[in-house]
Amino acid sequence: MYIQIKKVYTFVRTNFVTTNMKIEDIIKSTVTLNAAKRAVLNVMFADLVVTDHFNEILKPFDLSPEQYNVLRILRGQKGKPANMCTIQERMIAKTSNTTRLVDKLLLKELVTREVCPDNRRKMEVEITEKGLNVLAEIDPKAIEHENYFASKLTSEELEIFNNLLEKYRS
Amino acid sequence: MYIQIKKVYTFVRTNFVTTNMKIEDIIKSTVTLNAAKRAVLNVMFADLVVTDHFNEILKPFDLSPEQYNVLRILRGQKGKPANMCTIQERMIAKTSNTTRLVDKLLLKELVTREVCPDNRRKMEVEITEKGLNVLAEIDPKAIEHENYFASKLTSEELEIFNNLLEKYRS
DNA sequence: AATACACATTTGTATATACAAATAAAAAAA
DNA sequence: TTTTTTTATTTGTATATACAAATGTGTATT
Repeated sequence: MYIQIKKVYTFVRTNFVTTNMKIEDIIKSTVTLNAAKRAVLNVMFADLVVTDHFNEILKPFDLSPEQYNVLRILRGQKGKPANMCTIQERMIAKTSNTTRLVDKLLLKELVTREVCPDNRRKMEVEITEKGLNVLAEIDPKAIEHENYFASKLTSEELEIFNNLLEKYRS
Repeated sequence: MYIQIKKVYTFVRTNFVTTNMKIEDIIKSTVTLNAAKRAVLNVMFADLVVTDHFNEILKPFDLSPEQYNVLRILRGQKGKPANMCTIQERMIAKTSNTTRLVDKLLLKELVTREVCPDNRRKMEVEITEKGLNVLAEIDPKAIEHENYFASKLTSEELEIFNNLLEKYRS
């Protein structure tokens, strides 16, 4: 009697989209879009591209973007511990789950968490030496990431770009 | 013996951020940021503001942004059914879960799904009358949404904005 | 025709996120 | 001082998302 061995093939079907395509082509729209609609889509797609690019950088460090963000906030405290609500208000996207985020960082020994002696409701979260080292490793890659996109524009264009982004969302 | 009734108070602690703040103030950065860093943050934050604004519009219709996106893609087919991979490639964010997304729309009777007679591997997904009606209700609100942000800029600025966004992400 | 390969979609699982409610401590009011 | 209100954080639960693997069908090769 023979046992049939079923081979398993896995394919990575990458739906490749070159980022310099017009937004209409990316979403394969059949109609031409007006400027207002294009702007909304362009903002969303730019975020997608930037975020994806940075996620690739973080992957080898086993950090989610939010975890990285919290570490950076903690480093910004320069030794002073931060409590949960401070962390939350400094995050770009205010997730309601700072607790579980810090839990993950604790498991990786990148932060410490203690009850605040002055106010026992509060928590004191601090970045560890190990956490600082991880950030130090990421730092140059993060700068590279920012400059990678910035270099697509001249410095004058970049200024205008920042101003328009601020004006647009205001 | 008395039973103590514990009253429950729930507070909505909204961390209010006015969208016209500088990105440094929003993330409460202690250091001034260079243009490249600001650009990355501004793109991310602009997306957040735009997305949040649109989510508020969708809330009463009990649709997630992705579900809405799929419905729009199906309407764009103009009667011709779309199969799963067509839907997937037209979505802005290519989630690997078109199946479960369509499941949700099926439950709400906004779409139909049938096995393609020509190729039994494929599915034929179509928007229903009910789905079209929901979209028709959302349409004016979506246009308002796009114009709400676009109106912050002059039409010349909006053109530049779109071009810079395309250039930046390319 | 049998086997290998390719394609289209689904399912499993682990993790992330959103939102409401619970818990616990401090501050304010009665 | 007891009760109420506010603040700070955590927990429960439902849903979303990411990624790998599985399933089922069609096409190509031997």
